[in-house]
Amino acid sequence: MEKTGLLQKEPGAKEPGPARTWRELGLKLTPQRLAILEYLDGNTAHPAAEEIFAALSGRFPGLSLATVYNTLAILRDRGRLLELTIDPSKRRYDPQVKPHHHLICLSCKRIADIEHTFALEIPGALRMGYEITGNQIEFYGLCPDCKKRAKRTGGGGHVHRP
Amino acid sequence: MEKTGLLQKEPGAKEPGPARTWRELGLKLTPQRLAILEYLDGNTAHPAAEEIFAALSGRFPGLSLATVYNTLAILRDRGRLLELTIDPSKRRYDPQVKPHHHLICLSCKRIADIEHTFALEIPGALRMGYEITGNQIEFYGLCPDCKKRAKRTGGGGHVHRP
DNA sequence: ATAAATGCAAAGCATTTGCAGTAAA
DNA sequence: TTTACTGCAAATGCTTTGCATTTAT
Repeated sequence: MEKTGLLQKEPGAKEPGPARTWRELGLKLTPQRLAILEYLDGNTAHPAAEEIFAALSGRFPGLSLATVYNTLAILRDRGRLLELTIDPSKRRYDPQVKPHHHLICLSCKRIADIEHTFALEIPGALRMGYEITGNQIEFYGLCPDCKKRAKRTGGGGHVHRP
Repeated sequence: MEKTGLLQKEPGAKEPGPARTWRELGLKLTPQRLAILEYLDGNTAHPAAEEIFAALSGRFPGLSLATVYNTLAILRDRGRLLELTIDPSKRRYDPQVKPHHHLICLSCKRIADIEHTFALEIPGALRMGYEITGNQIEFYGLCPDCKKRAKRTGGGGHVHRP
C-alpha cells in the first residue's frame, strides 16, 4: 500500500510507478533501491542510514551501506526524502515531504509527525529584510510512555532544550 | 561588555563573575576557557568549534581543538550554550539560551536570531498524549544579500527545505 | 553492448578519548 | 600540594569516495 508517494511517479515523469521514473532519469531501479523505497514508503520512524541497512541486510546479504547512502542522497536531492538534522550524531530520513512539523520526546528521542499548518508571521521589525519561504517547527516534550516512567521514578535527567 | 550572560554568574552561584562560579563547581577558569567565553559572549554568528578554534589560535599558539570541544561541552551541559543541529555536518553554538527562533538563508546558510514568542498550540487530536514543554522554529528564506544576487543572476540552485 | 550501480575497502571529517606533562587553586 | 586542565595523538563514528566487477536496460 502506498503511503508517502515514494513509490509513485515523480512530478515530471510521463508514466506511473518508480521504474519508469528512474529510467527516464537515466537511473536504474535495482532490487536494492526498490527495497529501500519500499522500506521507507510510509515509514514514520525517521530511520537513519544504519537502521535502513540493518533492516534490509537480512534480505540482501552483502548489501552495502554505501548503496544505502547513495540511494538516500539521490532521493534527498530529488526532494523525495527529507533529511532531518535533529539528531546531532546522525542524519535521519523522512519520506513525508509535505510540510509538517516534529514533536520530539526529550527523554527517548522518539520523533512524531505533526501534520498541521501554523500561521506564523514574523513581525516586520524582526524580519531584517529576509524573504521568508517556509518554516519548520520542533516541539519538545515528553511522550506518554516517558511521562509515565518519569512519574514512577520521580524526576530524571536534565536536558537543555526548549 | 556583557551581552548574553556567559560571563556572568550561574543561577546557583553565590558570587558574581565567571571565576567564582567555575571555582565553586570544582572547575578551573583557565586563560583558554576565559578566551572562549569572551569570544562567545554576545556572538550572534553561531560559530562551530573549528571557527572558535581558528579565531583564538592566533592569540593562543598551541591551543587545542580538544580544549575547545571540552569547554563547549561543559557550557552546553550546564545550559549556558545552545548546541544547534541545523547544520548536518557540524554543530554550531549559540550563547543566546533564552528561547528564541532562527531564520536561515537557504542560499548562504547564514543564521539570524528571531527573538519573539509565538503562541503555538497543537490541536489536541494531534498531540498524541505528549506533554509539550517548548518549541523551536526554523524559518527558511533568503537574506537581503542573496535576494539581490538571485535577482541579478536570475534564479539559482534548488534546495529542498520548507 | 553500454552505462550505471554494486560491494568493498580506503579515505575524510567532526568529535571523543587517553595520557603524560602543566598550571590553577 | 592537589587536582583539574592542557595539548597532542590516537581512536571513533558517520559519511563519502575510488575502483574493479556486476547488472539493468
